[in-house]
Amino acid sequence: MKFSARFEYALQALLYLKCEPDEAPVSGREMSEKLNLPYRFLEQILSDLKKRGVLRSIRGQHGGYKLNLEPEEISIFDIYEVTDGKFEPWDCSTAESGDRCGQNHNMCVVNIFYSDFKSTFKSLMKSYTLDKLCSAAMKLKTEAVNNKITHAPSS
Amino acid sequence: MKFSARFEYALQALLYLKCEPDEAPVSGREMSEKLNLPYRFLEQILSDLKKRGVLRSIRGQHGGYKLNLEPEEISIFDIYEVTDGKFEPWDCSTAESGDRCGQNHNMCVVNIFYSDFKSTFKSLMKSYTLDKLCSAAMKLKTEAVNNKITHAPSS
DNA sequence: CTTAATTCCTATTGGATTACTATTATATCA
DNA sequence: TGATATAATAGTAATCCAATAGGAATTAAG
Repeated sequence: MKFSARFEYALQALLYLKCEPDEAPVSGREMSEKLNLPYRFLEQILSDLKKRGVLRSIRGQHGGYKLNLEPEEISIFDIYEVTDGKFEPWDCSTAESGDRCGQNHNMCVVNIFYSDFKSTFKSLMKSYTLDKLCSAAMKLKTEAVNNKITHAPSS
Repeated sequence: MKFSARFEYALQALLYLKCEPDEAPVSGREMSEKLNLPYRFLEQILSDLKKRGVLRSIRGQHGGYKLNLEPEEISIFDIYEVTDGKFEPWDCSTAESGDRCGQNHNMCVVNIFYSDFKSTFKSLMKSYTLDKLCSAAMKLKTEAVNNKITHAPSS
């Protein structure tokens, strides 16, 4: 029950693009250095995000990546699906997967809990957009700055 | 982002104990056969549940396991913690784990989402007790039976 | 006292997945 | 043409998970 590194890295990269927007596209190299993430691995993830239409890319010198959707259109759930595939936290959670536990899918007690779990998390993840997260981040930052000023040692 | 087999098996075993209660303790062997779970692996899980006080065990012939708590005292979250340990879906989710992402723990944007995710997860899982799940299971069963009677072919 | 049935303890294997690396190809701009 | 990018794919190393294995301790029944 852990989020994958792929997911975490994707999230960081996208936030980097949104929170520090730039006219020019941002290269994978730059992001890997600024965020301290393994370069080639990050490239794979960025490539996946591109294939799914979250990013668009410009090749060649001065190339890089840009957001392809509005930040309020990109939810954490979308990102999750790109990096980790379908959200199926349970093996026998789909009717097709057979009845290892000997019970019919709809009869399986465990699936009572599971379907609730699944829908709760979907909606939670969908409620977080890149936009919202970035605003929250900005707020954190200014609060930190104000704190520093307020509590600055008067030496 | 998947539940482990340990967790799933534990859930099934506990439901078996609750839903088909018996004066006599139930052996690991019986549960593994009835639920079609690998015997020795299940024993390990049952042993963990015992160590954490969810089950109590009787050794020797005619021994086995019994619930050590009231079914309404056992939540899915408790079971999760026994089988999977602390719920930390994020690597830098604890302040101690350092700042791989270069940000202070409280400043990390990702942790904004994370802490919300974590608390939602906890409260959802705590809201499901063994008791509730078993009632739900019983309800499913009787519904299925009624359905069969109602729709029985009148041959 | 012996035997069978059970929990208990610990070690290890096999397989799958994950995180990451490497290679090569292709595109773009100066 | 050369430097800097992305693109696509193959490979690897490490880790984790599920399951297996062997045997010790315990208990009840015969």
